[in-house]
Amino acid sequence: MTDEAQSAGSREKILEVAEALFARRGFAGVGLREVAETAGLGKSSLFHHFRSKVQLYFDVLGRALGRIEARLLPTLAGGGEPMARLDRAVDTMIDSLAEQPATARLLLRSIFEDDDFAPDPIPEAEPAERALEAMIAGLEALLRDGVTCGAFRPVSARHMVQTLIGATVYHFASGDFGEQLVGGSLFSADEVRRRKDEVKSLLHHGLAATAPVPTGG
Amino acid sequence: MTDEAQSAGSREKILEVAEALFARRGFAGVGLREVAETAGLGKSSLFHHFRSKVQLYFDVLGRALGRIEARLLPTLAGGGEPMARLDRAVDTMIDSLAEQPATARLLLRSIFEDDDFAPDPIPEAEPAERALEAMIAGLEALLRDGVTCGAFRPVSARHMVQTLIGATVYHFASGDFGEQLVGGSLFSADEVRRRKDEVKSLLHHGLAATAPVPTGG
DNA sequence: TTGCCGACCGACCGCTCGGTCGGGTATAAA
DNA sequence: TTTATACCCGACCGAGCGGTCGGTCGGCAA
Repeated sequence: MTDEAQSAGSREKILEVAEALFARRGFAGVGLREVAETAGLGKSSLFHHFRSKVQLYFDVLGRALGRIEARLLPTLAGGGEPMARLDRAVDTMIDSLAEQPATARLLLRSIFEDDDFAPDPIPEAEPAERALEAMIAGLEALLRDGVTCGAFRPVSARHMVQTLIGATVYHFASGDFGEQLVGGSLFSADEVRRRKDEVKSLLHHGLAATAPVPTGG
Repeated sequence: MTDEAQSAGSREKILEVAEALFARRGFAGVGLREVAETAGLGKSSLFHHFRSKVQLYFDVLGRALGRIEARLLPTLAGGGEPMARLDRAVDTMIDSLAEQPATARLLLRSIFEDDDFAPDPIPEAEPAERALEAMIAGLEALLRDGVTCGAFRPVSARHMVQTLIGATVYHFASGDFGEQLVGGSLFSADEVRRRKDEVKSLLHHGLAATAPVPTGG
């Protein structure tokens, strides 16, 4: 019996299984019957907890973004040299994405699927959007600070944010392809540590203002 | 009248519109009725040119990958110093993705949606998979060569390939989100050149073996 | 005991999905 | 003229979609 799970936290259970399913197959690829069945409920019961499929999707998305935001913003707000702060931010981002294997793919898909809903503003999406914007703004500010105070090379903060997202979110969203590429689970403790080291060392060498420039072409 | 387009290249027309639609909304999010209508045909006519929706999808995917492969493999096969070869590879990848705005998103989505079809081997996917593997193998070999000959830091070639994909494919797949972040079209000539410069300078500083290591933690 | 309420359900609705089928039309070889 | 072929179409199918509806059940307060 799973009585306690059913009576106490049906809403949480739905969010959990929906997160995994939306991450794996996307908004259009998941049916509410499957969500309900996986959660151990009838389909009608979903509508008792969520107004619509769109509402469920954005609640799932906002919940995932909120989890990361709650860890990343304090990290960004902490003091220290820009490079040390960036290191901590990378560690936090990668930890957050690695601990919940569905999250990275859900987030990356959401970047695409937002265009889908594009015609209307979609009020349900606002909490998720605000969390995302806060994190992006924090990362951008950190990079800009590092450049203006001379700790970083004069890179474009915006482009570097894109590169950071690619190096973290994309990596942990790459699924079977990524696992075939690196030759093992992306989410094992070893591989997660390895990813952190690779990203941070690339930033140490590639972003710091100290090194001379050996441009040949 | 669009007679010439209909009689001559209906198959090409279908592939074109399907590529744009699959890129924008994914496999599950696109209906064959919409593909047919956009192509100016009846839905039944699609089945004259393609055996099934899956076949159409993988033909679209293989065509896109083939376009890039045809440009990237010669680039990788050319001679020169590892860093110069890598520069050319980045230029080619970014040019290929920038010239066809739908391609990056199609490819990134395909990494996710492959898991969808996972249960069976899916014979239709083989041409696309072989093109992808050839490009990955080429990039990996280039990076490994650079490390063993001392031109690059001792990075993980596999992880660096992931980072390269993130810096190129993800960037040009990021759609509205990316445009809001960089503050303009990702595909304008200026922004494309900017992206190339940012990526290559990050690699020049971050991958070259010359600079000393200021590791603090 | 009565009445209410949150949680849940099966049956159903209108609609769209991928795919099939039989047939129509134009060109060109025989 | 007949036959073959390439191309295209409207009508249709079973299945599944998101969402609604009426109703059941157990707990809880008066």
